[in-house]
Amino acid sequence: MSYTIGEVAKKMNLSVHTIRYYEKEGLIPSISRTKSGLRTFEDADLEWIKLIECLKATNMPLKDIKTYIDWYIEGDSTIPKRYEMFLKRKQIVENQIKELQKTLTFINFKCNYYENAIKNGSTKMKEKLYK
Amino acid sequence: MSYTIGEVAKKMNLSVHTIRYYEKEGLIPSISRTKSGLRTFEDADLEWIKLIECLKATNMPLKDIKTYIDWYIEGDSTIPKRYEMFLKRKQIVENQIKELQKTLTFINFKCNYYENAIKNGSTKMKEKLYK
DNA sequence: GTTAAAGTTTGACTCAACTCTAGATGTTGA
DNA sequence: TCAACATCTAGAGTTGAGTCAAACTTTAAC
Repeated sequence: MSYTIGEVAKKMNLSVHTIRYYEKEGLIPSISRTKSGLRTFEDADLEWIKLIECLKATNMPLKDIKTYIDWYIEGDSTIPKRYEMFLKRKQIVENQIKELQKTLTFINFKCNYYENAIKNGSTKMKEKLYK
Repeated sequence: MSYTIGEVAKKMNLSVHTIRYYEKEGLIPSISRTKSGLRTFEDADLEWIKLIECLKATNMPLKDIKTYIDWYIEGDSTIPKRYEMFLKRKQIVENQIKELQKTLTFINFKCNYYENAIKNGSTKMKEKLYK
């Protein structure tokens, strides 16, 4: 099964521009082409795109994703590096979750204040609470 | 207690440039100045900076943070809007946490594969697993 | 066979969020 | 007092991640 760039864009919810950009930046290795030059995406290419999206979701910059992909291309000798990278990412994501949970507490706090403000009438509360 | 911009930068782990930039963009309302024009930060200003950092941590763009601050300045009539905003943020953060948890599962999966790859010797496993 | 839709490339442009520079002025400790 | 350092403004430069335009080619449907 193979797809055109437009189909992939729809499937992955990206623009065709973005997909070309990712290829140009070396984030999707070896997309094959028809004789006439059109890109043909295989499921393996979609897997790469999913990986990019996944790492991007952890706020990993594209150049670091690129580094990882270069390691992959380099072959088995980079397996330890790649493993290290995922371990580090794991740490980072765990921290991000912790941070977001702290932020959520803060936001809930604000929500409660505003709820009270609205219920009790705004002027009854100290200004600073509304910040 | 009041602080210079340099002290605030250290305290908040931001550059002085960034703090001036935030002020210029209207993210920190009414920082007072000495006669000679130097900024003097009060604890209330630090609270604003903390709020900015907090909202930024949720991937909120600065221009949306600005909108919120404008509402604050506008006064009590914007309290419902501000409340709505926090409710929306709450939703967003909850989703972000969910997404990150999915990502974490994926990363753990990768970690396991690489662990096995290293343990068993790389050539014994199918290439696709190392992606 | 024509034509509209979708594909190609190169290179310029955009946008957010800083980040730095230059040249001037202000502050502080020996 | 004066050297060293911090701060000021205005404006330019950078980075990351796209996004678009122009001019052209390929493909699919009729």
